[in-house]
Amino acid sequence: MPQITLPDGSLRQLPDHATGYDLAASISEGLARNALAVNVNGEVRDLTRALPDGASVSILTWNDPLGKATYWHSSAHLMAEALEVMYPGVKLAIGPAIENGFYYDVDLGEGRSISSNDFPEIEKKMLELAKAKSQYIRREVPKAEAIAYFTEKQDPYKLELLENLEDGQITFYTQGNFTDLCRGPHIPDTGTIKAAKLMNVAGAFWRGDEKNKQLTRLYGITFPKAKELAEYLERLEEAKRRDHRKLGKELKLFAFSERVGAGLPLWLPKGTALRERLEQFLRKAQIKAGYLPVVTPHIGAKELYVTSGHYEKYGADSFQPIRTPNPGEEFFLKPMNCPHHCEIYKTEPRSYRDLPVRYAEFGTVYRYEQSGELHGLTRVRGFTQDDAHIFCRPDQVKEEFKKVIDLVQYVLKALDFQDYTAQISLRDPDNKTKYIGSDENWALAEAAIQEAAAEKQLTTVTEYGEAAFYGPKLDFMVRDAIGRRWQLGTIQVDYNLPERFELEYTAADNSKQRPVMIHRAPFGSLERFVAVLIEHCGGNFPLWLTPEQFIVLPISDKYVEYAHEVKARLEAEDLRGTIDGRDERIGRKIRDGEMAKTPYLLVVGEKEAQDGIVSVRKHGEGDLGSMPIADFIKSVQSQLL
RNA sequence: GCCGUUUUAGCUCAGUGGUAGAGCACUUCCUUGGUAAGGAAGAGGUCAUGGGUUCAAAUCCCAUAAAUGGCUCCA
Repeated sequence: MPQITLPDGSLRQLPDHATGYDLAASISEGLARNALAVNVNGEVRDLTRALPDGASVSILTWNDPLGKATYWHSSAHLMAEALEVMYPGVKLAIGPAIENGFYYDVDLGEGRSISSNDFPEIEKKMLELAKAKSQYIRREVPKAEAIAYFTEKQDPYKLELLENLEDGQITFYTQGNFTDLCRGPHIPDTGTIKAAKLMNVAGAFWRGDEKNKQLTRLYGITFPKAKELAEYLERLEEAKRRDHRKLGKELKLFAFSERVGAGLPLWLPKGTALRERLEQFLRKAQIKAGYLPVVTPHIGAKELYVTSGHYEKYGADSFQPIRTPNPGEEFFLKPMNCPHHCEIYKTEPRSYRDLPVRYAEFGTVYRYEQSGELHGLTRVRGFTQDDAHIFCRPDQVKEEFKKVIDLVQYVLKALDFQDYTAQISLRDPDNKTKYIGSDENWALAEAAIQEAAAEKQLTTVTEYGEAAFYGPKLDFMVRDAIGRRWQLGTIQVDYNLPERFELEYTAADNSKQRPVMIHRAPFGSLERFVAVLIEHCGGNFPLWLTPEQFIVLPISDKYVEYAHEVKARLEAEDLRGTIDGRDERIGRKIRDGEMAKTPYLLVVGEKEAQDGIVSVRKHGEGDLGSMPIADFIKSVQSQLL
């Protein structure tokens, strides 16, 4: 009689050999119907497997991320089954679940390809197969048998995967006429897959290595209800409407020119207004937090990057050196600001009493990203980091980290990013040799980061092996208004550059000590941050940030003079906006103002001019009626606080 | 960098072997108007660039560039 523990802590006795399904059925009929898999002591398993005595068990449904992942993984098998029917001889590589749906990498063989025109047929076949309610049957298979099966099937990819598996660990899953090498787990049967959509076809390298053969990767997604698919597609449409590349053009924020060069954004007046406001905002917060603004040149001598180590690592794959009339003299566009800031640190001898020093710079840097990497403003070749470097004693790392966390949270809050977690990236504990710096310092810094995050009550995820070779880091993973995740504020500890630049301070005992360097960028880069912000707010920027807060719309040219009066009154109160003095009807001016997402449209005509009032229309809310100019100013200012 | 797709007027796009189109934007004129597009006329294009095939190329082929969906990468 196995006894298991449920998530609420309660105990339950089950008959011998009871399965996850039996457990679900013993709780409620509905749960049994909706159960997809079962979580046994943290391991997701098939519902059909017997539960071990004493286990902690939770039933996974569509509402659990792990339940969804199982569902989508099973859907990948279903798609593979459909592909085998429609493209006989297709070779299958791997087919995992991903954040939204699943993919399967397949080798169609010479001369065959799949395009989006083929998707509807594949979807149809998937749903047809799903209707059969085929069970996913798990079977443990001896290695020799597995090899024999895939040799017979002539599938080189599965055979390669099998090489790395040990006998006794190999399982097959079969549904309908399709059998796949798979660790599982899977949902009970295909009957719950009611809606299927292939999203995309792309090339992908076998095992992610660009030296390997390129396979066809088919992305798909499935749902238990057709309605959920429709909602998902609607969310994608919304993401398209918010795309910063589209809005950036429509709102005249930035542009690209082939003649200027790929990945080199041109900031238009409105985009510049937005960006400069963001800069001012952060500059002010940083000065309050004890940062010292510095400015450094856009280029640096080759020697600077030989010292920093970047020349060796990136020199050949980056923008090539700038030469001068002096033979042998070479300068590089700066790919980061740290080396310059190290040299600023070195301009005077430092005492332990002077630390920490915090140098901040909105530094424009250039990196030759591979042509295929460029993407709107999120991945460019010239961008401005909201960079700063904190030079501190090892015992100050935690305190400085906490202060940076405060600053990042202040920034995120001001821009209405509510939902975020912190990802802490530490050393791979099994492979410490690939990191620079002493064990002692690493332990200190890793502990400092974890404690700082805990004391700031951040929700954290810890990733081992994700640290940079020169130090551990913490990144803010931010969820935007439509649920997408972005990596925004980043804080990194660095032991490498202080070493390479031989940075020192004099300790209390008069010994020379090496400071720790902390890199941090709350925005990351202005370019990327503006892109994320555009998509987060769909182009409706916060009032304090928006390039144009109001447009005054005179009903006819008789009231243009009064419009200027209104504008002057508002500008005197530090509000910013323009006048639409075109020879157009008011309906047209309102439409254009709304399309530009201007927060306030101020209609002025005969009544307004006579009484010294404005008729206010707010974006998204419509006509608010008329009010004295002073009242309007007050109401706007109350929102800016 | 790799695989696929795309590139036609300022913007969004139609045109698929027989010498280029629409809507919006722009210019001019009419209109002086009250909360999401007033009317008319006009101007604007080496069809990304360079080769090739053809009597004839925006259209077919090749190369290059840029954009784009992925992959790989991201100091």
